[in-house]
Amino acid sequence: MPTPDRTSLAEIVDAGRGIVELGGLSKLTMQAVADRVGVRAPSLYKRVRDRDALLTLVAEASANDLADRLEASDGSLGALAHVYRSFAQRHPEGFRLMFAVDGAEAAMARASVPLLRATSEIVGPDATLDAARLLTAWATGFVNMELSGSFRFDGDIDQAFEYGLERLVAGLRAG
Amino acid sequence: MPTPDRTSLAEIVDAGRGIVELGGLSKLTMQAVADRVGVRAPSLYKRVRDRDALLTLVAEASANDLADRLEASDGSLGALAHVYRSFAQRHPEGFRLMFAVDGAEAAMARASVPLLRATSEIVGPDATLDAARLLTAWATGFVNMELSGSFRFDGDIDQAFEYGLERLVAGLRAG
DNA sequence: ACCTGAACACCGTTCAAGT
DNA sequence: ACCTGAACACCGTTCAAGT
Repeated sequence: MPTPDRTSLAEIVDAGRGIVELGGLSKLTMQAVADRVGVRAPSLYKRVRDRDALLTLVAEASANDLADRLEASDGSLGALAHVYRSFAQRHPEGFRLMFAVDGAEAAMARASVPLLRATSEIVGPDATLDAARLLTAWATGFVNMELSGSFRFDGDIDQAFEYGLERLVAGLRAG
Repeated sequence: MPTPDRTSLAEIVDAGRGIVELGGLSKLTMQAVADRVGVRAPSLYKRVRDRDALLTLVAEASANDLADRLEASDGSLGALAHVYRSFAQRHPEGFRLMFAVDGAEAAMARASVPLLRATSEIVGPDATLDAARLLTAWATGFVNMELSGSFRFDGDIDQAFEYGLERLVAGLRAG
């Protein structure tokens, strides 16, 4: 006798995203997810292999979300950088998870397409990959340090971001 | 009747560093540390408040280690960047922990002194902080992406690092 | 076919009792 | 003064038994 489904994979991943954004990775327990979707913890294993697989799914959902917003921008380097940073500020835990977890590479690759397009216009085809790595590394490092409070409180962080973006573009054009 | 000490805080922190470097953060359990220093897990709480405090101590030890090596370099921007990257490659888990943990700020500040000195020579006093943040963000982001395998395998990663360093210096000088 | 309670291994942490 | 066994709460995961 079949039982009607009491939840779904999408609902579970959504619950995971909500919990992690609310309380950080350590609050993302199978029990917490089960509570939120109205089921007992063992039932989750019907849809998800284990907690690690759930983390990967949450990271992938974040990466796809980010990719959508980057694609919806005007595609300029400045726009991409600002969308990237504001996504990280709005979804700090999902953003962190994208880099902390293995298996989200495909979704991350999607997010880098608009960047490759923008950099190739500035530096030409030969340096596109190196330039994109320079920009991603900077933006990712900057935002991660901002999120983790590494910047302390002295100085204007918005201004530091604009300064970095400006000097980077200058450096790329000088090449 | 006093009992002779069977371990010490330094030994515990060292054990923590060894374990985390060997098997990642998830293997750094109180039990594993206790086993390594030859004591039962509850005894660790005589020297360390809890696991989080131990993580902070491990992160601080890493940051001080890094600061020592940066200070021992010739102080040029290129030397600092290469020392930074090679430290991360040799102690990937300790490096990650420095940014993942709260409370290691003082030790991290020590590590940034040589960088501030080098950048102020290039961009002058007004832009020193912004420029140092640009460089740290880039180097940290680059190395983290390298460690987490975000760069995939296409392209030459060493060359991408040199390219980034060169373009950054060009951008700073153009200011 | 999905859901559950019960169970197991493991972990962080506390504490009374030992020396 | 440090160390320990015992205990507790919590977590991930498995599985036989329910519907």
